Amino acid sequence: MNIPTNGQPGEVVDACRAAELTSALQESEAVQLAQGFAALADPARLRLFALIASQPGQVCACSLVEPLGRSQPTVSHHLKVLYEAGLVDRQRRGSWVWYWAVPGRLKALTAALGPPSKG
Amino acid sequence: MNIPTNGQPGEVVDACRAAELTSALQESEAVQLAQGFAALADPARLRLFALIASQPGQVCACSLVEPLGRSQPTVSHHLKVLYEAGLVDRQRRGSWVWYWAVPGRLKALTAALGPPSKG
DNA sequence: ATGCTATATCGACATTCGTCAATGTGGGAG
DNA sequence: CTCCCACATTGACGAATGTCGATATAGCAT
Repeated sequence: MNIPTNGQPGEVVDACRAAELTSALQESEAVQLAQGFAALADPARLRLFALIASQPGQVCACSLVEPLGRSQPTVSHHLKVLYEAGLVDRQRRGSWVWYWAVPGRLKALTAALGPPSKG
Repeated sequence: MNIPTNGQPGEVVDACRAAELTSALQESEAVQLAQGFAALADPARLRLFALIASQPGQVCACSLVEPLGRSQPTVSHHLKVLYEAGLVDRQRRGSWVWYWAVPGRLKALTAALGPPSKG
């Protein structure tokens, strides 16, 4: 490769002559962030999170199995992933476990990728 | 399972007696959304996207291989994933391909998960 | 045409992931 | 204690994923 310039939208660049880019994200930081996004990278977990976040209060885990259309162990597994990603919190009351969305956690993920104007 | 109520934060609920939840996200919609998040669920792609989004203009693909520390085919593969997820766009000029972040696409992903207040 | 360069695709590999049935755990009721 | 229920864990399976080397494609220059 040659040395590229930053190709501004109107700038016609026939060759590649810019300076090297310094990565905006360290690998270690990227690994942690990616785990957060990975928690939302599955349809079952997305619907699970949407179910929990759409409720004003807390949601009993027992009420999540049927609307998801997956087995109880699968739902339990996905809830654990969401919990360990910090996207939801939970509390045991008696035999039941209640879940709720952690406020601001979703926005924090995208905020780490730069200013909101940047797609 | 019994019929649970919505457990409000202060509400003491010993039993589970709420009505069934209707899923806020359809499975088909969740699949498409999950693909978007999956594009950001890998450290290499996250750093790739951050590199592209942090630049004011466009970025030549050739300048992304070295800071990422992966082989050229691997970088090409990840760029394709980001492109197909709609997170970046690209344009070929001569031998080089220039990339830039699609404005608003990242915010659109989280916006589909409910009001911004919902974490 | 040939040669060089930037990027994309292919093939193969180890690893991770989503899912389920079966089983384990732990709390409440009797 | 025993029984039942909600939830978690285990083990296994097929499927998807990230990575690379090798190869193919496409554009420019000569």
